[in-house]
Amino acid sequence: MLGISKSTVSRALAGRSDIHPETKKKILDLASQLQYEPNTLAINLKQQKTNTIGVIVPETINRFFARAVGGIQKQADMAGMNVMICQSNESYIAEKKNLHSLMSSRVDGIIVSISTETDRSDQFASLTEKGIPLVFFDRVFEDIVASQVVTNNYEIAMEGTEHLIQQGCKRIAFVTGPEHLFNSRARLNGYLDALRKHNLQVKDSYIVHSHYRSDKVEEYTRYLLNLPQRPDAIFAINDYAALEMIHIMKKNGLRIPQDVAVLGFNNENLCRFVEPSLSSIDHPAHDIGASAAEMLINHIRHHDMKPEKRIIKSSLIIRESSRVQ
Amino acid sequence: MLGISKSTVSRALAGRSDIHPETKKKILDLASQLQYEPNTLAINLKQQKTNTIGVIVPETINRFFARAVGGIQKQADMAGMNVMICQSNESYIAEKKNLHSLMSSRVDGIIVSISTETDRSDQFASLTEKGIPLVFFDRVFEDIVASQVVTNNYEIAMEGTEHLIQQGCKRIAFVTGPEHLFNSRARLNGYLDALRKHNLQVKDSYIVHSHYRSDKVEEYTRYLLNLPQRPDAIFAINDYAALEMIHIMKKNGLRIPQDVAVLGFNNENLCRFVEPSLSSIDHPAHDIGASAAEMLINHIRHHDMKPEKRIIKSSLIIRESSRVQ
DNA sequence: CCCGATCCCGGGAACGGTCTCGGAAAAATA
DNA sequence: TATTTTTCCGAGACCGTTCCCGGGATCGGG
Repeated sequence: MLGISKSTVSRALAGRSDIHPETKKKILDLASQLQYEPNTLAINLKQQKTNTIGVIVPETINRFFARAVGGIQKQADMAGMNVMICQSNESYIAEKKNLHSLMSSRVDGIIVSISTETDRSDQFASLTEKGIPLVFFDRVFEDIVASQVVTNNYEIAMEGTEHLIQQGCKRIAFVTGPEHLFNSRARLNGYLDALRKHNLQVKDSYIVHSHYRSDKVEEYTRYLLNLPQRPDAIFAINDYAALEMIHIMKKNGLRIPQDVAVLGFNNENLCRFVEPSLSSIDHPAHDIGASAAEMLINHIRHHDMKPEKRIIKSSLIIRESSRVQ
Repeated sequence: MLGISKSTVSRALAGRSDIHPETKKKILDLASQLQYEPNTLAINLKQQKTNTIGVIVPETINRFFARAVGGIQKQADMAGMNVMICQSNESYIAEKKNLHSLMSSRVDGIIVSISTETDRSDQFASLTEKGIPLVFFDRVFEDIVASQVVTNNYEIAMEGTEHLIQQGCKRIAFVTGPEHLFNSRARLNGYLDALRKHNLQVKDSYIVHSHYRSDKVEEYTRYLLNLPQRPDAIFAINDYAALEMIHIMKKNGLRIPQDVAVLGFNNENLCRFVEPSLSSIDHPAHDIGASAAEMLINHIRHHDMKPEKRIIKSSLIIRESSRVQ
């Protein structure tokens, strides 16, 4: 329309300097008048990058991941990047499909928190081979060389367990995730070492490996309550599970925390509003996500960066459900 | 490598018929051997479509939207489409930015649930002009001609209110969303008509317009409790708000439901586990999302479809918090 | 044996931009 | 005035596909 070549138009729109100010103005004016929008697809194809980061999380129904995704999106926003979110629904094959779809969408990098089913890392190895930056958070692999953001699982599980011990509890049950998940194991070790440190007997029957879904809570609660030596404290896998366990125990006439002290995980809002208020581990989900995104963006921009491991500190929040005295 | 033109390769990979089976096999074999992945960017550019649907929701921290997004993703998955999720964080300008970014990503269609701040629809009107299919769910506009999926807000608010009336409550407070949101108004009207039907006085001081965030709950709870004629029932905006309100009222020595009956909204899992268990409105989030996605996909595939309005029924779940007798 | 139909396949434009390169005009310098 | 430098712009290749079109080979019918 202006009798100007597309090269010049491209220069104007990209805001480059080798163009006459007057020509630039004419182009920009006409562009805004026509409501011209550059075709991102074409740009991405030419540039061989999409300016978007892919995310695979187990499920955003889980508030921890919803908050982490929030952190990722905020960080991406600040960097002018887009985010593509996939849910594995805690399924290994769905996770694999997600990965494939993100790769075929040519995302510039991927952030992953693996599903409970996932017990091998080969599908991610091929990513690093292809030079696609990869960052894991919270649920990570030990053996893969990739950047990761985790919390101090071991220490906080130890701290939580010691807190219960200090309240006088001697038979502390521990509900954690699947054994093959690194952070489940780390938490378990923290729990075990706390018991040993205080010369308490470790009983395997007090240890429950569950997945993070809610449909097994009733089952393992009944199991724990029917044990010959009923636990006098429970360190739960998350707050919702803790809440349901408390509900079941109350129905069975048990008092919380006098008969059974309970410690949750994630420090959801509801902890403050239930009765008794729920002690929990504050897990800085938003920060974890933001940190992972920050690392990934660095990897994307500087392809020679070495893998890095960041540890973000959780903290113990003590409320009524674990205050025995 | 095979001495075959790219046209033929394209034919083989696209699975078209005008190709010799033997040639096709050779190509497919080599492709899988080389782990060849077609470049989606190029395909999208050529086809002028991306096979992805964009979603804008207020925030996935809100479990209603997390579940709705789950429904959308499931439906998209079945149709072989991708999903791009954006969060407006209940902000009008963020929503506008999301919309812009989705459009520049050239999504084939968009599903929206508007933010609390959004009180005009012009930014969406331009979408329909450009022929991009658009479906609203839950939080919708009345005035815009577009497909939408909503629940029977009016009827269910009426039913909930009548339930409270039948329990003998006479001073029923109603907490709902901003006035400019259609479903807030629909719910309010259901509430008002229920009162009128049973010849109860409508008092404006019992009606609270809030947003869906949690940080105002304490404020309006105190307001309601300090009213000269304290309400004897509260119909809350969602379950988390109801939980917090119950917590505050208990601290003030009020008994639930004898002194104040409480009815929540969304029927979260926790409703069953709190004390007293929480009556609520079951809001079929997953179905709403799935239904919206189904409609959008239809619109994408058959561009001549007329806008359609679907209503999905919520249901009243009565538990202890509203059973007075 | 000839001719039209059918079956495969290759050439090349197109999608909508970016970017390199070269060259003309204008400005600066000799 | 002649030469060099700078400023600005256009031509055209390119990203990786799809798809239209045209043409050669094979086949069948008359």
